Amino acid sequence: MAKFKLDEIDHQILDMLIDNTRIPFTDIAKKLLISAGTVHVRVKKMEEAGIIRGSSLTLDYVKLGYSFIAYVGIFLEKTSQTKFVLERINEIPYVTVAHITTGKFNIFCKVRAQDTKHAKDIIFMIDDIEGVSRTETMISLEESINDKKRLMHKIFQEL
Amino acid sequence: MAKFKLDEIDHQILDMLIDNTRIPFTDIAKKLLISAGTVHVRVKKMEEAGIIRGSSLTLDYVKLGYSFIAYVGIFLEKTSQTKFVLERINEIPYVTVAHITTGKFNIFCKVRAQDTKHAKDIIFMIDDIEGVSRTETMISLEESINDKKRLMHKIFQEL
DNA sequence: GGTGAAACTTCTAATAA
DNA sequence: TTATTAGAAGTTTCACC
Repeated sequence: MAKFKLDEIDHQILDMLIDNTRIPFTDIAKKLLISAGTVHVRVKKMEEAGIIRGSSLTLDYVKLGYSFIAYVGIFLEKTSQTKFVLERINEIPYVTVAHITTGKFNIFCKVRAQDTKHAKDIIFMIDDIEGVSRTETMISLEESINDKKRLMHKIFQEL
Repeated sequence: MAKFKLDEIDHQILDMLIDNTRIPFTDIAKKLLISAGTVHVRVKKMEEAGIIRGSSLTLDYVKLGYSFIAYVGIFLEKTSQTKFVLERINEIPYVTVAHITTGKFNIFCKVRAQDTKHAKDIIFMIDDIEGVSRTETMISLEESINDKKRLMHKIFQEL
């Protein structure tokens, strides 16, 4: 996969859009002393290149009733079942990310639930998937999301 | 924290914005057979209520050069150091999420790096934080992000 | 709560530099 | 590559349901 070359202007456009995707292109243009048309063209290019995959809302899941987060490590009976189990896991909506991992677990996933009872139901759901031998759960007492997304695309260039 | 009550219209507005934050309110209005003004007012209310915390771009980190993901479990010398260590960890931009957890580890975090060498540097950085006794790393061979965000705010109401 | 229309702002594509 | 421009489109407010 070829790395896409972004110049300083692209980075600054990304920075502003990462903070707020609905910021008017004219505002971006003003700050960067370029025209709104230029912003438009550059964003379009980054979209076409696949750098920008889309945009989404950041919702407050706690306010929506999901205050429980756990990570679940999954042991499989056979490694060959990985793909099958991963597919079943991805069907559970409360599983927000799943990884095939090296080391202790075969699969590792993040679960977002409403409360402990709800979490228990989800974990039992995972346990019940054919091929899963057992699971190990880690409960999050506090989550702190790193707001350095803005740096990620920048620092890379510097290294 | 009081749960905010969303009605069916709110849910549908969220659904569309989750897929694409830049979709015109007039488009949303047309689909839901309401006026654009109503969409505007409802979105504003959800923003004020904190349900919508913001919006952000979904970037392709692999295309930006970050193809390495690992989870790092951290053991502390003393639990009382948790807050201090968490703060140091959150200063590392490549750490995208950090959790205080129950069970095996004291802190658990996700690291996004460019390659194994870069990941090693980051893990050493974590190891070097005062109070960290040792770490355990799990390397992700494949990440599958669950695209059920759209369901999360809905299913809750149904339960 | 919602609407519809007016006033205002922004977008976008084409053209020109 | 960037700037300008103008018509199209979107947003936001407000008087009125």
